[in-house]
Parts: sequence; C-alpha cells; structure tokens
Amino acid sequence: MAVKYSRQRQVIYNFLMSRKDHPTADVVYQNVRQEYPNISLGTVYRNLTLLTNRGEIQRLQVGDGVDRFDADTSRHCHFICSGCGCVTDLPLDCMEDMLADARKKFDGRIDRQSTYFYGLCRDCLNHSADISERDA
Amino acid sequence: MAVKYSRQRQVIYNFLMSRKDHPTADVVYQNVRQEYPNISLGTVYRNLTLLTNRGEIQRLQVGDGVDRFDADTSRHCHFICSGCGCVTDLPLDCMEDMLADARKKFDGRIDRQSTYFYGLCRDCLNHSADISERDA
DNA sequence: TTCCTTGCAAATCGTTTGCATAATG
DNA sequence: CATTATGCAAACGATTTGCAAGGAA
Repeated sequence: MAVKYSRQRQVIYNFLMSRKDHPTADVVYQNVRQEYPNISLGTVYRNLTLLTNRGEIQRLQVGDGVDRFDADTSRHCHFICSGCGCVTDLPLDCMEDMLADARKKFDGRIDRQSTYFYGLCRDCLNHSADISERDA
Repeated sequence: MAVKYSRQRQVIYNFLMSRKDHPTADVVYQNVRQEYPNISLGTVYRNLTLLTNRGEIQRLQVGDGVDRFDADTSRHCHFICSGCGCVTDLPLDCMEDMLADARKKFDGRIDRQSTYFYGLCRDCLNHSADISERDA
C-alpha cells in the first residue's frame, strides 16, 4: 500500500508535466525511453494508473479507444478534433453551475464530472475549406 | 454505401429501444439471441456501429472499457455509479448554455458534447451506510 | 444479378498481470 | 529485512475484420 520512490515514476511524471497535448501511454513510453532506455511499457502503464489513482494526474477517455493522460488536474473540459484527433483544454466558467445543477437533480452523490466537446479544430477547418475550393 | 434492410438490425434496434439502462454490446447480444438464436456477436457490433454512424443511436464510453449504447439520441448527460456501474440519464437545462459558452471560447467548430457525472447512486449510498453502521 | 449483410473464426490492439529480480525505506 | 517496483513476456478482453455463403433490391 505504501508508495516507494522510483526514478521511473519520477521521469514519467516529469514528462507529463512538460506536455499540454494529453499524450497516450505509448507516447509517454516512446519519449521516456530516450532518457531511460530500459523502461518497459508495463511500467509506464502501472505508474500512469498509480498516479491517476492518487489523483496526481488525470486519465482521459476521449473515445478513440486509447487512453490519454493529463498532468493538469484542475477542473476543465476538453475538445477533441474529429479531423486530426488533437485534444485541447477548454476551461469553462459554467462548470460549477452545471455540477450544482446536476447535484440538485440527482438522488445520490456526485463526485466528479467529465465533459468532452467534439468538432473540428481551426487547422482542420482551414484544410477542409481548401479542399472545397480546390474541388469547386 | 446504400443500407439494406436486415431483420437482425431491426431486432437489435427494437431491443435497444425497449431498454433505458444503456446496455453493452454483449448484453444486446445475449438478449437478441433469445429471439434470434443464430445471430453472431460480430453482427451485433457491426449493426451497433452502423446505427451509431447514422445517428439513430448513441455510443457511450463511460470509462470502464466497455462501450454502451443508448437509443435515446436527445441531448442529455449520464450519471455513472462508481459502486455498481449503473448508468442513468441525467437531463440538465444548462446544457445549451454550456455548448454556447464553449462555442464562444473555442476557435473551431463544435458539433457535439458529451458529459458524464460520477459518484454513488442512491442504492450504493444506502449500502455503504449499512456497512458503516454494522462495523461501528 | 448486384451489392449489402451475415455467421464464423481469427486477428487486432490497448491494457493488465505473473513472475523472478532489483531497488527502496 | 520487509515491502514495493521493475522488466519481460504472456494473457486478457473488447472490438474489428476477412471470407465464403445468404438475403435484399
């Protein structure tokens, strides 16, 4: 039950803190491996899960079948682009209101909320505009 | 590309319409099989995916690694109980406001929103109260 | 007849786990 | 020393897919 320090976990956490693009476990693995060549994917998964359970990071399930991880544990929404798959933070003021509203309407205890928005990011919108023009 | 009628798809859709508990593909399979013994899991998955793509049903990813399906395509949130895993509808008035707010703040196109709340349902709350009393 | 759909089984793939060894406290 | 963490590889499990046969338009 007690958690002991491990250099691997530290490196994983540091890497996650350095990124704002919500990398997958495999991306974490590929990057951490450059600094720590012997690390295994299993260790990466184990530590990501451990950190998530301790609330030090957040696990995102955006719907493409691959889990992503976010070192920012503050309450915020995410936008997922259906074009390129990028995931970006989307802080909204009304999250507190929504949570309060949900608590008022639901008979039970609500601890946590997770909200994802889907659509096309600016880059993908521009690309699709280019394509329409070209085809016209 | 053209969709042809199939009895299997009809049965799957009918079953989904009859349930409000957001069943998984396997639950759909087990139930549909009683009426249609030769149907295969692959067919169930194929049709659930097809119906989802056509917007006739909704695919939910509540975070336990198993997809769930909802014949109610109206805009509403879901509550997932961390105790028993049950999934219930949670309609909120403020969803429109939230979507509007997100669209205002985000540079890109937002098509769709998905919101999940997590906590303990009434039954699980009662059970945990029972356990505390018993242990006291 | 043409194209879509099915049943079956095998393949996929992200994630988890068992085990012997290494590191931590 | 007791306990937790690691690396490796095998296991897992939900979902997808290839293919030959069946059904709809």
